[in-house]
Amino acid sequence: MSRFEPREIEPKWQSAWEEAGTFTAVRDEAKPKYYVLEMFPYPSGNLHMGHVRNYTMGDVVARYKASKGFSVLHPMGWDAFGLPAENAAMDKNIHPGAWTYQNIESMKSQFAALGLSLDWSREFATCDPEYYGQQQSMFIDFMEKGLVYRKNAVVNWDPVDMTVLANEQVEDGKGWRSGAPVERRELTQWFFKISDFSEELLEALDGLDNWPDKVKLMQRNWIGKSRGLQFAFSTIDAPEGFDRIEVYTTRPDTLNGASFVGISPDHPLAKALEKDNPELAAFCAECRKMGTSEEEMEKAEKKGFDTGLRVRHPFDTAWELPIYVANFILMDYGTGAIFGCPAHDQRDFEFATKYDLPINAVFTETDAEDAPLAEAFVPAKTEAVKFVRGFAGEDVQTGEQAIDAAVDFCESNGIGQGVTKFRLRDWGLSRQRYWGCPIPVIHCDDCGVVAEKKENLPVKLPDDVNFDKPGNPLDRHPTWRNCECPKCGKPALRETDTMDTFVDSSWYFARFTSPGCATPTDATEAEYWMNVDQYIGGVEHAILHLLYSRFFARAMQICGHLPPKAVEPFDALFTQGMVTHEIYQTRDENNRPVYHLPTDVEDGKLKATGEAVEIIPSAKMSKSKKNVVDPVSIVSTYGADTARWFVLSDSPPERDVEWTAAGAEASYKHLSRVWRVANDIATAEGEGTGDDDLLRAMHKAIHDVTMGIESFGFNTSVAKLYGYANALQKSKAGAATKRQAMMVMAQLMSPMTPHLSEEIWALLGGEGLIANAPWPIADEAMLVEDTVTMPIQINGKRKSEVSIPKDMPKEEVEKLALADDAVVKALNGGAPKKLIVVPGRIINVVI
RNA sequence: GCCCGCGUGGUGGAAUGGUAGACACAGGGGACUUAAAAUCCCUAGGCAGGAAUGCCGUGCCGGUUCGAAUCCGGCCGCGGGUACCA
Repeated sequence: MSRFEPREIEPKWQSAWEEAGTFTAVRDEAKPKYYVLEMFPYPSGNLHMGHVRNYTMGDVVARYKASKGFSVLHPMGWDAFGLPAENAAMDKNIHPGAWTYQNIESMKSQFAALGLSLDWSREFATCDPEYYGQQQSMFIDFMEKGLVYRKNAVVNWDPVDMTVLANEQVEDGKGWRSGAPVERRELTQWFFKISDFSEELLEALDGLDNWPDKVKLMQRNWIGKSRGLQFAFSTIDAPEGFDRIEVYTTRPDTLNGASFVGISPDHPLAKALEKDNPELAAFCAECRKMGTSEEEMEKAEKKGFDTGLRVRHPFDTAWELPIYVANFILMDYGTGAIFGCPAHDQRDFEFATKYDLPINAVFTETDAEDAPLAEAFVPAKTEAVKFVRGFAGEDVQTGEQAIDAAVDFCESNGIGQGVTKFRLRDWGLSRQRYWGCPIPVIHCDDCGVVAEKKENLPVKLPDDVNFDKPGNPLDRHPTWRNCECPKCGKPALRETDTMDTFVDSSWYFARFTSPGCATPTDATEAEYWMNVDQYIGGVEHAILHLLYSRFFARAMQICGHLPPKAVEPFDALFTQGMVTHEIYQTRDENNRPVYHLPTDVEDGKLKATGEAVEIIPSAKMSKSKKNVVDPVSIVSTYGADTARWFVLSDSPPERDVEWTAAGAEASYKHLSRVWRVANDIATAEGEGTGDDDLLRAMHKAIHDVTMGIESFGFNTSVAKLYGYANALQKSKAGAATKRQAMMVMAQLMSPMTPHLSEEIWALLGGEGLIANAPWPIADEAMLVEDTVTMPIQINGKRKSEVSIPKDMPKEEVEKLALADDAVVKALNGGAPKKLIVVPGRIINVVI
């Protein structure tokens, strides 16, 4: 008998599929289509276990759906723009494009070895001018439809490297390379008007029945629709033009608990006051040293500066409140000014305690007295509370009722207006970097900002750039900026900002439907292939990537690039868990962290130098932390089928998995065993016993494995296949039955271990490729059990069991249960308090 | 900080209101073998016990229910996101 040799059989079947064009997607109007897509990878150069897991899952779905008679589209491409290529350019003196395309080539060969059912004829990289040219064309369409605009926004500025930093490049408020304290700098930037779609993006979530609830919830919270009151405090002796301060609050019912007004350091009033107040100016400067990330802002110690100015409370002109400039108030949200109610907001509470401001409860628990608070009292808005400083509505009411009553009161008394606001901000897409899609606009002294002519697209990146100093090479390129104004023909300058890489990944799924098309999409192809029936990717993309893609689908539809049905481009979403791994870290001479690949570490020490590494517990595998594992070695040792089987077994797909080398061996052993059993069966002859049992096991396996795949429970499908393999191996059934059972096993395994399955299929005389064979169907009649074992509980604890015919009437089951030895003993002659019989499941005797 | 998840034997996990630990890994014992590898068989949550069996047990505390890993409330720990990592 031949050995199980993945190295021989895997390339053989990969060639067979390629020659037959098995995975080339064909638009066939006679067949139902199925578009399965995994989030495309960043071409780091190395496939890691997260990729293997992600793409194997998609492959299982793609192969399964093909065998169910669908015309399957399963494409692959590269999310190829981004920071790492520029970092490589600086570190290794290699052009970002060369680095990226080299990585694509090497990753593609690693992909090939996995035997994925991908249609490579549709491959593209987002850094291909053919792709980003179409993106530029759409940007111009978006401009025409008013979906793009410019405004000022702050960035992290490294004053030493003279460059803009990503949030990731800021460590402890310092630039990662220069170590210089980062400053906030305001630049004119490009924005997409995603906020025009806030309401729609929110409401449409309700229709996404096949998205995980957690993702929809995260998006809902991110969009952050709130109803509140906008009103103005009148100021006392404020500089000219600041007679009033507009504030927005979601808790107008707590107005009588107000003890201060807070404004952002970027608020116009703060800017006006700091001119004549050096101390305030110093405070604002301090605030502006903070990075731009929300996380950093919120985690920082809450600080304020008393401007000395006062406002009058809208209900009582004698009641004055101080105005503080506070570091935790965002200019981007609401009006950049708030009133603080320390009794019912923990952040305000801490602020008031620190600056010795009054803390007056507006409401208490319904049965509590109005006593001093040790912390803010923040009940759910749906909970009824007793108002002790209320001004509208009942004394006892819920927060929701009180807010509505407060808004009504303020509106009818001319104090303010009820307004709806969204937390979602417009999408800033400008990046001051080289390796991205150039924004196709031109700055003309006479005509202003003008879109490039479409016939001049793509606006290609220049190749002759260098990275010997930080900053944007496009900015300092000697000639690239020079061009003619598309409107008046005079000399003008190109925009040097490039686009956020999220733009690239917001429409690639649409491009896959017609990747060579001279327009962004082809209407016929998009109509046939859209939407993505199953999208699979990491939960880390739950908000930004998916929200941006939903926006893009709408914008593309407005511009005629997608059919109306594609406004929600992903019918079903599955978020796989991450593959995690320990991080190995040392420190450089400046005490900054240096990360090391697992392959460079042995027994907690660097192989090269013996230096001890600090081990940081499991975290998401990331290129920057270098805690990645190379699956190529597993594939070359055990074969792709083993790697695929391994990543599908054990861990539920949605859960994180810690990568471990143990288990690959076990997967290999199992596949070898299946191979051996198949070979035994291939040469077996004659009759046997227990054919019916084996057939029942077969139909059960068909049913269970199919259910597992349908419900994304691949690990349970694998477990059922282990059980079925055990049953088949032990079976004494006749040769014909065993052959049939083994061929079904090969089919059930084929989405997971396609090479081995083809080999067994061919060995046992299967017709054609197993990849083209129709999925087996379970015979329902073979799934029914005649008798069932019912556990008997006494007071909810299992004490006994009884075997009964499946359809025994409830009364007889009750009789049998009461006659059970354990029950008789426990009852001790008495009668049960209650007797619960759940047919087919359980009997519970309550004593 | 805020939003969203997750937590079950030595390990990965199964069970999503009904027999907790399926299926595997590592472990222990045995068969085959001159021996080893490979393979096959048995065993296996913890504690007590010779066994029958009993008690405990799904991060912690409390609640709902005839019955809770599962539902609810409060904590603890870990992870993801936090708008320029992708």
